[in-house]
This record gives sequence, structure tokens and C-alpha cells, in this order.
Amino acid sequence: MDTMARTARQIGTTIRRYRRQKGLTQRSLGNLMHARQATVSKLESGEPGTQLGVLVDALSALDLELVVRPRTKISTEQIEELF
Amino acid sequence: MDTMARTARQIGTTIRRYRRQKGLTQRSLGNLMHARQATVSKLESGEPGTQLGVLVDALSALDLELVVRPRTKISTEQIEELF
DNA sequence: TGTCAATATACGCGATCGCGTATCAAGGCA
DNA sequence: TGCCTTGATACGCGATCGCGTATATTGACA
Repeated sequence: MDTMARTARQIGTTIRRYRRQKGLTQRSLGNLMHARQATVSKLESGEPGTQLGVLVDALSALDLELVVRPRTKISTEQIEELF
Repeated sequence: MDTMARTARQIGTTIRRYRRQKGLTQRSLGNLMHARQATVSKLESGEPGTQLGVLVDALSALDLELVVRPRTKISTEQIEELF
């Protein structure tokens, strides 16, 4: 249920998963968070230039939250398998 | 140990806590993640315009990771008490 | 109180953001 | 095959990023 993420791409992919799980399109999520569909697209694709505010707004609109924690010992390769 | 964050400010505060815990200054963390001390300062202060890449680099430098999960039922006020 | 390290803030710059608007490619389904 | 929805991408715009550099301001400790 919870999803670990260490890169912008992984964060984006996670957002996308939760969005689809809620039956939302990029456009409808964009409406909820007052952003354009193109902005949601960039966030989900993991553009590192995406602003933190966009991520926070998306999390809020999807009723998600972040947890920051020390890295677990799972390897980077194993993480990629999760995505 | 783990820290929940729902706003840019909370994310920044969390980063700051982990940085200090490791005995790093903004400048030394900036060196680790190839960013300026001023950029670290903005990240920690919770500027929503901060780029996702900066956050990711900081997490990496501090050996931290994110978890994305559905929001717990704790109220916003209770969350603020944690910060 | 004074000094020094740490952090916040500023200037000019090139790059890139999100915006509004719009188009285009790819899929799903009739 | 041909729609129609979805998501990726583009243009011009104003705003803001992080950069290098530099200077306040703050804070801790002698």
C-alpha cells in the first residue's frame, strides 16, 4: 500500500498509481489541485524541475502524505523492480 | 524516527532536522548535493517553488527516502504539534 | 560583550517553471 | 475502420528557479 520513492521518477510514478487508483484523469486531478493537465503530466513523468508546491498540491488532492525516513538497506536494483 | 510531512514547510523542517542530526551545515550539505548554501536554506524554509530535484538530492545526500501513503486520520492541528 | 560560524537574503544571469491555449499521438471501443 | 478520451508536447508570457558572488543577520560560546 505504502510506496517508497528515492528519485523524482519514482515519486511521479507513485503519484500516477494513486491517481489512477482513484479513477482520476490528469485533467481532473489538475482541476482538483488548480494546475494544468500538462503540469500533472510533468510531475508524473518525474521532471526534476517540477516545483515542490506541485507535488504537495497533488498529494493533498489525492489525500496522500509523505514520510521521510532513513534509507532501508534494499538495493537500488530491488527498488526499481517495485516500479 | 520517521517523520510525516504534508506541506513544503514540513518537508523542509524535516530535512533540517536530519541534517543537524548528522552534524552537517547547510554549506556542507550543499557541497554533498552540489547545491549552494542558499538553495539548501530555501529548501529547509519550505519554499514551494523549490525544485523536486533539490529535494531528491538532499534526501540522497542525507541517506533518506520517502514513503507515499494514504493520509492517516490525525488532524492538521495535531500534525503541527509535531513540528 | 565581542567574535566567529551558520544561516538568510540580495544582485544579475541564463534557464525553466506553470500558465493559457492548443495540437498531436496513442488507446479503447463501437 | 473511425470516433473519442487520455496524455504528451508546443508557443509565448511573466515569474521564479539555481547559479556565482556577496553581504546582512542571527546564534552560540568565550
